[in-house]
Amino acid sequence: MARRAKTPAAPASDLDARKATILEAVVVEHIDTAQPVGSSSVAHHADLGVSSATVRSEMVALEREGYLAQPHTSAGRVPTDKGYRYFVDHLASGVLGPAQQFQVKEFFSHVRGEVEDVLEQTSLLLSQLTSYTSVVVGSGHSRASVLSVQLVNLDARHHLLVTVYSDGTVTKHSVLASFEATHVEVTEASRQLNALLIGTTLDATVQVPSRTDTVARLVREAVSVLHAEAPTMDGDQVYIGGSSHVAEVFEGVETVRKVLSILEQELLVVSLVEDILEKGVSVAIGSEHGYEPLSSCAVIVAPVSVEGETVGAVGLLGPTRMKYQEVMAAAEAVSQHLTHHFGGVDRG
Amino acid sequence: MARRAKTPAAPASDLDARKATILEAVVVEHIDTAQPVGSSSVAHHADLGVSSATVRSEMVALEREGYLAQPHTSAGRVPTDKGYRYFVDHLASGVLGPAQQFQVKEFFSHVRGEVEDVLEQTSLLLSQLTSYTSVVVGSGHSRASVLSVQLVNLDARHHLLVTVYSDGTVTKHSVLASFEATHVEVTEASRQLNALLIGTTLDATVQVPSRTDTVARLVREAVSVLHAEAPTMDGDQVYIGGSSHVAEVFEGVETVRKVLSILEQELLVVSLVEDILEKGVSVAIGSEHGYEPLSSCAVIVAPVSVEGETVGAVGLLGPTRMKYQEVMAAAEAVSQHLTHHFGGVDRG
DNA sequence: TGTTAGCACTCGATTTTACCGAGTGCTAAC
DNA sequence: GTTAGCACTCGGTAAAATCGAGTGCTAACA
Repeated sequence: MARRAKTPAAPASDLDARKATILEAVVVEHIDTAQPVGSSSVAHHADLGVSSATVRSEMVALEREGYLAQPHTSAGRVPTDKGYRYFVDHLASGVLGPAQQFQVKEFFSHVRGEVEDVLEQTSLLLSQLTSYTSVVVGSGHSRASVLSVQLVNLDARHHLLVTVYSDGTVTKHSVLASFEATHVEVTEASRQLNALLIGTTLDATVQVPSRTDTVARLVREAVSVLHAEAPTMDGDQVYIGGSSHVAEVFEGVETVRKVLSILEQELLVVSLVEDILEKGVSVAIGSEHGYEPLSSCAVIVAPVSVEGETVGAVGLLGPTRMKYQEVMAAAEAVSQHLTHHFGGVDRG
Repeated sequence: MARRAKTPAAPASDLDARKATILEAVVVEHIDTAQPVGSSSVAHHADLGVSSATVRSEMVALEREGYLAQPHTSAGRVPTDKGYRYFVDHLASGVLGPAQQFQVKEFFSHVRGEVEDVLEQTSLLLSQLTSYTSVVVGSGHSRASVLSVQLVNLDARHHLLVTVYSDGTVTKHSVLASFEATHVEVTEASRQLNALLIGTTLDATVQVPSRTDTVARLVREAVSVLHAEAPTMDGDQVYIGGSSHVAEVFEGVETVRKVLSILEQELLVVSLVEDILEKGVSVAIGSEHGYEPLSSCAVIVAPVSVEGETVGAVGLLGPTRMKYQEVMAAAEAVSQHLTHHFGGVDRG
């Protein structure tokens, strides 16, 4: 089941025009009303000159093939995950409304400041734009090289190691030494650290001095603290916007709780988004992403890249019956603006 | 109404022993069951040797005085905000269960790392401990002095200003110059900035050089960027833990949405907590805190101080019928451990 | 062969009714 | 001041009745 995402457009999954239209009508109406959709309603709205009886027989076919489901006899049909999948792959195409377009342009012509701030505000923009919960991920400095290191002493034993990377990120690490060091020694250690680390990446090994004087010990201490972080893959930034929308768009306390509790775990959110990106898909529906607690969710992602390399992503999370067209358009637009923003103007 | 918080123990608000006991019984049971509490149940559980009829007449008195309310005739009583207020001021006293005590001790004997990380993890601890949503606030570096400034150039025009403060916080600001600067000039500017700013606080004015050479212009640019932040009172850190609990402990989608949407606005949360602290109260019930959307909430706060000065706070947010005793005990314990942690051991 | 009108049937949702009983307020007796 | 007794209220629950949207099927039709 979860495999399907790998082949978004399965070869044999083509429906004839009428079935497709019917499926589309069902999806659209169900997204709008959250109710099962009946044959007569479809016959009426989708204007294929055909009666409800015909629609009905097509619907049993669609149900047999797994695109639709019936909550119970004598109710209308509801799209399955497969139905939504077909919808987004073949049918959904939307452009951003003019008001939204304006809002996005407005936003990006006015934002400035640190990358972090831009990303955070972008997540707010996205959630406002769509009324769903947004996720903005900025990938960490795993491949960035060190531009500058500085050891600052707070007191004789406590020092702060501040590192600046070529991508403009800054980290700090406290270094607690078992020995005391003078201001001069710390300054010297700082100088040596610079010489040692500038231009390297976190995963590179460096030659630390083996001497036993205070400065050398400080340097060793600092390097080890810094490198201790590398394996944790830390540095990814996550910004979640509009989590209150979760309470609106999902029904059932338990679902809301589950989703919120996922959103709390930032690492998990990052890997969710990265997983989806990796699969080369822009939408993960229901169980496709493999996170069971999110089985009633759809996640839409769009990468943000600079110079061909993916440096982040924007995502939107909603119920499987979300407004795919609007939301995909919004994600697309924002990711492009972001790409442009970081590629062209500021480096913050 | 909202004024009452200023005088937690109003002079005339003393109830005789029996009324107090009855009120307590009602509060305790209602917190436990979320149901209106009837006279017979009180008569049974609170063992004042008295019949339900007597309790009943006392309850009408308590209702007349505003401590209890009746959802409708022929239902039991429910505490009002005033009732809860009396409860927390006069009756609630709780100690942490041994298991929780152990968990807290365990936690603080193992945490290490940057202040930010400790605070974030503390918020998780608190929410686990109590099953409510926690808020941990670390006050910003408004009064901290500058320990070190460094200007790092990303390219000819983009520079990064990294500032380290005496409280161990680090900020970065991007400086986008309208002119190009060489590496040497940036280094020199960095040196001059250090000379200029070390030891000052953000609100102090400094003598910037009025020369028009590149270095001086860089220095001026950097100083202005840095000081531009001061008025925004930025730098407060907020960590919110267990927001998924909101979906459990509040009833009604609308309430959940409101609360979540408040929690999204970090600035608002900070001022909420600070307001409450300022009033010298540790619990704000219902409308006491003056934030209308949180009128069905109670907020418990406990300050964290180092050397007599308040440097932060921990808070817990739940429904007015929350488990005050446990939660107050937890907040108390954690805030003390935090105080001790920052006062004694590490400076991060 | 595909389409359609007609029709009996299903079954969840809604409304109605009846009823129960927890809890109250009141009163009279202790 | 306390209590037993009692009539009364009224929300909650359950059973019954009803409704109607929607189905599946069939037979006629183009």
